[in-house]
Parts: sequence; structure tokens; C-alpha cells
Amino acid sequence: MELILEKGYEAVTVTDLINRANVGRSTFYAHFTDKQDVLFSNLDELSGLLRLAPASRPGTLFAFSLPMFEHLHEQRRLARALLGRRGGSAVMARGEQILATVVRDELLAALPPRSTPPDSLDLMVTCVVGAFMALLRKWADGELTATPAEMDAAFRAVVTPGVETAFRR
Amino acid sequence: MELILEKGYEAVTVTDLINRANVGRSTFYAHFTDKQDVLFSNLDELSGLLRLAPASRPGTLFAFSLPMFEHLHEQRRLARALLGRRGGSAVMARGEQILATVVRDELLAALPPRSTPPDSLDLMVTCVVGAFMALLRKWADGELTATPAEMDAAFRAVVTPGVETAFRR
DNA sequence: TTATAACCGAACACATTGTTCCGAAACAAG
DNA sequence: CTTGTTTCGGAACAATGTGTTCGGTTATAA
Repeated sequence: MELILEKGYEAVTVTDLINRANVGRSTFYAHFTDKQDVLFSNLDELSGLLRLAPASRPGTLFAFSLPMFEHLHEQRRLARALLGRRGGSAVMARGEQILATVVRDELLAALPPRSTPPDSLDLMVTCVVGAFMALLRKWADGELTATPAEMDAAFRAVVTPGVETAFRR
Repeated sequence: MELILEKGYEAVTVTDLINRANVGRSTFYAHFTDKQDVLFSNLDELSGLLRLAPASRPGTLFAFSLPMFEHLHEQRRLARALLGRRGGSAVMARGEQILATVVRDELLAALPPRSTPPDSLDLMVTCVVGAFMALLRKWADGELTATPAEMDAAFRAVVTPGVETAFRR
């Protein structure tokens, strides 16, 4: 994390890592195969937060949004290191996958089964996830200064009307 | 382009390039500074298309959308090489910048001046651009099969109601 | 005390980058 | 055709990074 914050994920080398960690080169390669392996081995806790959130506010679409922004606000340093432009695209890509399945399930549950063809559902999911991730990245990078509540409100303000319009068909 | 399609942008080396192009190493570095330089030197035509589109359909929000999808449909191979996941993030990042200013100007022109605070405008622009770019990337990657018209419709269906709701305040 | 496992770090082969240098080729003008 | 200029080709080079191997050292636990 220190190194990513200093130089950005791409620029961090294995040599940097083992120097900073006071670890032998062979030791590193005995535990990890890659630079990426180090990153991903600490990344599975994320899924939990996203899946837990909807239950806390039943009936609300995209309930993951506010808790997510709040969580990342508390872990600002970490969020910036991993999600910002300097963090490389690996973590964002993984988060996008996870979020996509969450949003998809949420829409399927809220949507009357045959009101929307599945293709069109995928398009909608992509839009929603794309908008959210874009907000997330810019926020983590400090390009947007807003409270978690404001971020959540903006996200929902843009996305919800369009989704609900699709509901009424 | 051949090399990007074969191995993905990240994996293409300068050595690959000069071999494929039958060009001396020194000749390459006499013309370009970087791998990235080769890419960006062929990328400024894009801006034109985006700025031209709104004039053709006055009054329509996000008029760039349909022409953009149509253009990329014609240049499918190229689009996939540059915009897909294997194309790296450089081109997408550049496109995102360009598109953001276009969307921002479009919203400022359509929006009554003091109806929305500028901070909130940035959030909205980010959402809109994020949704569009996400659609673009997945489409270029072949993860979504839809006609340009369908892509445009889906984009506008999700985004427009939210934006127009913000107008009426 | 001793056996087992984990670690350290030097050394290595390999790949990639960006620079330098000199001879060869292309080209334009006379 | 010749000459002078510009561009090109490619070998060689120093730097930096990667992933592997191996012999010696340290920690751990029985």
C-alpha cells in the first residue's frame, strides 16, 4: 500500500516490494507468483460488503451505494491507492464484475419477470455499474469533493428515474 | 493494430513493432518517443466526430451517442483493438476526457444557468460519461450484442430521465 | 539436541527499453 | 552521372526488471 501510494501500482516493482518488506527475493516468489497475486490475495473481503448492504434497507434500489461510499470514506488512503488512476485497472475491473452481478440480481428481483428482455437488462446493468464506478474512481482520485451522502444522492438521482421508467412497461 | 489484436496493447513491445514494421530500432525512436506515442499520434480525429454530432440534431440531448456507436460499428476491428479490455486503458482514458467536456458543455447549454450548483453538475457529467464509456467498452469487447440503435436507445433510456428530472428544479 | 521447515541473498539467464554510432540507401540538385 | 544531404538500418550498449536456482543461515518444534 505504501508503495502504491508513492508511485502508483504500475510503477511498483517486485524489487521495490522485497526491499520495503525486508524479504528475500526467493521468499517472495515462494509465496506469490506475481505482483498482481499480492493484490488479489487481499481483495475478497470486498464482496461481502456489497452483498450485505441490500438487506439493511429493503425496497430501496441500489442500496449498496451509500454504505460503499461511506466505507471508502473511512478507508480513504486505501481506496485511493487501489481505486484511483494510479492504482491501475486490476482492482476496478474486479470490483466491476462483482458489482455487476449484485446489480443484476437486484434488478431481477425488483423487476416483473417478463417486462424486460434479458439483452436489454444487460445494457441497463452496464449503464448503472458504469456510472457508479466512474463516480467511485473520480472520488477516490480526489477529483470530486463531496460527502458520501452527496455522492449517493447524485448517483441515484441520475440512474433511478431511468430504471423506474423501464419498470412501468 | 495487428499486434494489439493479437496480444493486447500492454503485451506489445517496441521490439515487436519494429520487427513487424520492418523498421530499424533507431528509426522508431527518431519518430516516436514511446509505445504510447504511436497510439496517440493517430487519435486526434476522434474529437471531431464528437463535437460535430450535436449540430446535426439540435435539441436532442447526448446527440453524440448514436453517431458514435455507428462509427465504431463500421470500424469494428479498430474499435475492438483500441477500446476493448485488451486495448489497455490509455485510449479509453483519453476518450473519457474528451467526452466529459462535450457532455458538460451540452448540459450547460440546455440547463438554465442557476438551476444546478456546479459541483452537482460534475457529478452528473461523471455519471453520464461513465455509463456511456462502460457501454462502449463492453460492446467493443463483444460482451454485448446489439445494434448501434439499440445501444443508443439503452443509454438514453437510463440516463435521460434522471437528467431531465434535475432540469425541473 | 536435533530434524524439519522457512528464509536470505547472491548469482544467473532472459527480456525490454532507450541511446549511440557508423555505414548504407534514398533522394534532390546540378 | 555525381555530389551533398537526409533518412534509415541495425549492431552494440547500459540500465532496469523478472523469475529461477542453489547453498548457507535462521527459526521452529519435537
